[in-house]
Amino acid sequence: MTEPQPYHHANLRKTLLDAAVALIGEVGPRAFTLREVARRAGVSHNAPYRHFASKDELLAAVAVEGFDRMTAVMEKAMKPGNSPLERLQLCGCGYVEFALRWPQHLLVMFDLPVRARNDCEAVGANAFQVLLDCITEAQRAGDLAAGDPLPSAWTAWSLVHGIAKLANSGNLPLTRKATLEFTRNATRTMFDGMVVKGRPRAR
Amino acid sequence: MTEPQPYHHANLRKTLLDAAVALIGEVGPRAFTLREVARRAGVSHNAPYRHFASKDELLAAVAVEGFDRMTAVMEKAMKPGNSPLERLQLCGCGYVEFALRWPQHLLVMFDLPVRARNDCEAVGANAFQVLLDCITEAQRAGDLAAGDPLPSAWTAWSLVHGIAKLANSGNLPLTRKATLEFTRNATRTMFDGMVVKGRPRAR
DNA sequence: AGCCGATGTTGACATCGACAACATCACGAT
DNA sequence: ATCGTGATGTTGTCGATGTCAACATCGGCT
Repeated sequence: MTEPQPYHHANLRKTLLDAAVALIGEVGPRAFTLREVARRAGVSHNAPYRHFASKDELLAAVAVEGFDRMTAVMEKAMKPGNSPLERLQLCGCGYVEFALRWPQHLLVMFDLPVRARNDCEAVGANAFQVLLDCITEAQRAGDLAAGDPLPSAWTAWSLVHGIAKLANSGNLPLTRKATLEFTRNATRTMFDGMVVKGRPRAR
Repeated sequence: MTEPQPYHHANLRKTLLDAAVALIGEVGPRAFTLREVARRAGVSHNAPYRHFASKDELLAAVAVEGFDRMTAVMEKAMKPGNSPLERLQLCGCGYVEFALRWPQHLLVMFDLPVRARNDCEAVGANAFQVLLDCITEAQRAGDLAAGDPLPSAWTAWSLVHGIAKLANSGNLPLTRKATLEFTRNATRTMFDGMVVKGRPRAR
């Protein structure tokens, strides 16, 4: 009836991942404890070591999951009908939308010790590529000045990343909806400064 | 000869603060340990409790120190001779300059558990006020549209905060100097989008 | 001179991350 | 069908950590 279970526990790895995310949401990433994760999953304190070599590797797995979801949210936000500039804006809004929906993932993704980052490099590059493609599209359409797309990408990334971090740390006293509205305004303002003169601007 | 020492140790509180910042720089804020801080200060593992009620309170003190330094760096960066818009840009560059100079402080300031934030609220508000004053100045000069200065402040803050966090986490492959140059360009681009039409723009 | 509070030390306890040894189950080769 | 082998989970343990309690030490005030 049910799918074949690997062993005693039904997909313990995924259960641990979910429990870890929930725990980080409750007590923060600093107070987060491997043993408490195991407790919530109903297994012994050493069972997680069969799926993750260390606490950091569990966190790295959370980060990988986060990058995948981030890429998905951004791609879903960029409806294909829109202009390149509008798609760029929607991409940025998707970034913030992801951050608001899964704040624990964002925390782990960018506040990880450096050595665990190797596992994330590939998925992180995927996410960044979505943004880069937006920029080059807009350049090809003549909306953005030609040239190295990296500085523009970094600028846009910095803006939405800053919004995401500040909002999630409670430094922007806005509701979720107001934060997304604010993101639309902020990105529009920024693209107004980037866009080639005489071109129609973002809304 | 030497200044009067409070007791056995010459200003242990300050010594502990410096040791904590150094340790965070070496092993990261997650592996940071109260006992190792005490070890480096040459005192017993419980001496810090005479100056800080807990590990979190030590970190909160680091954050307070960080906000003070941030305010100082921004105010120093904004030379009074410049136009309001240029001062606004210099303020943002000061933010990033601070972040690059004291990355450990920035980490602690914004990745702290929420309950320790109370101590930081006052100094944090001070720093934010520097930015707010820049905005209202620029509005009074007619460079920025009149109205609630908060959205503009949040937008500018988000941009420089994003740059600071991404640079310090190694996501902007730039040297320190190139990062500051990039910050100048990014803020100029943003202000180009914010400035009222027909006004001279930032450089 | 003598006491008191501030500062630092020693000792202890629960908890944590990680390692080692052991137990339990699925599954394929014989 | 049996057996054993590897994957998965458990128990036991160790050093290290954050924090509390009890004790020691020193300076300044009466």
